[in-house]
Amino acid sequence: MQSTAFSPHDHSHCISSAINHAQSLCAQRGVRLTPVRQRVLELVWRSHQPIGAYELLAALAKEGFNSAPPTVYRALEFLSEQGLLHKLDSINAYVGCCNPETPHQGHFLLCQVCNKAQELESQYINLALKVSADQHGFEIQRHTIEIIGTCKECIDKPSLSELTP
Amino acid sequence: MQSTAFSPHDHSHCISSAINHAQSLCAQRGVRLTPVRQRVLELVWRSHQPIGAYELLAALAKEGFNSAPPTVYRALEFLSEQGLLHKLDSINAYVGCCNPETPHQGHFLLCQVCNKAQELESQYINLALKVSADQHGFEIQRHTIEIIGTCKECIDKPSLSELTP
DNA sequence: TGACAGTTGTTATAATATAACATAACATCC
DNA sequence: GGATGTTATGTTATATTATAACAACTGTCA
Repeated sequence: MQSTAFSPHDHSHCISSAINHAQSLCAQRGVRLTPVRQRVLELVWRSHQPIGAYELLAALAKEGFNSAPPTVYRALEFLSEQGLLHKLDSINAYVGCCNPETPHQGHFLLCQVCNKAQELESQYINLALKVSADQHGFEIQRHTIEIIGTCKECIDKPSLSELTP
Repeated sequence: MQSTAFSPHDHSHCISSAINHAQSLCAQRGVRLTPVRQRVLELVWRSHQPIGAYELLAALAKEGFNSAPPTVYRALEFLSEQGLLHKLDSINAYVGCCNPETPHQGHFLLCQVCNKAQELESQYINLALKVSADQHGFEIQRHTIEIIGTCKECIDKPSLSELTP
């Protein structure tokens, strides 16, 4: 099975590769990945668990960055416009995008046990959405597709309460 | 083409039928559709435009109902549990459910021009979601599926700015 | 240099949602 | 009918998420 956010992996590699990717993309597009923007992106990538705006704000504050809400919301807006992260509407949290060079709106699996998110890019889902929209003569601009449940790792791993008799 | 929230129709019929439906369902289930709960449901159904919690609160206040946030959030929670309405996470608004007897999570078309919402129940979408989840060994509990764009009526109807030279 | 665009700082506030505890209404059992 | 438990509502306060508005700074390039 392919590697996902849910399965164990060298996550520091995810972070550094995401940042490198972002740097080159921004350079290429002539937009500025300023220190606060880059730091927000790193913080978002620190785990595969989506992170809230005010959590980011607290982390920035600890590091001596300016820490008023507009700072982080502006950074999130920029990163989102550049396709470097996605917002998860069902939980008001943000997660890094693995594939920022091609603008897209992802589909997400959100695990309620480990709180990690895995982005999907399913052509089946896209097609199903398109067929439904077409049936109604509806023109799609964007979408929010979030599947909430339990990931394989958390299903397989007995919970603490099940371990203790 | 079938009738939808987007197309013109006798909406007072939608409202009264939704309320009748809700009354019999609640009776059947032995739960109480109290005055404030019923009024919230009516307000939600007043248009096919999803309505926000604080709009509901303001409407209740005008009518002499208690109007502190918990009042409306409790009613929304009850109605949601009973499958009588759905929350749209992408816009923090609530919309009546046409088919409350069978518990389900809907798929929605949201028009950004007329702000109306149409619930879909597409087996294609459900299947596509299930296939994607299965591929990852992921067990679905619920989902948020919202397609944002422009409805047929708003595409066909030239906008005001296009009408004036 | 100065003019402009873009970015950041700062203060205030809007919008959405819940915690916590008190009171009231209803149900039921004796 | 009164005691009791459960459900629903009232009330106050506060948490959480997000944006408006305007000032100041920074980089760029004519």
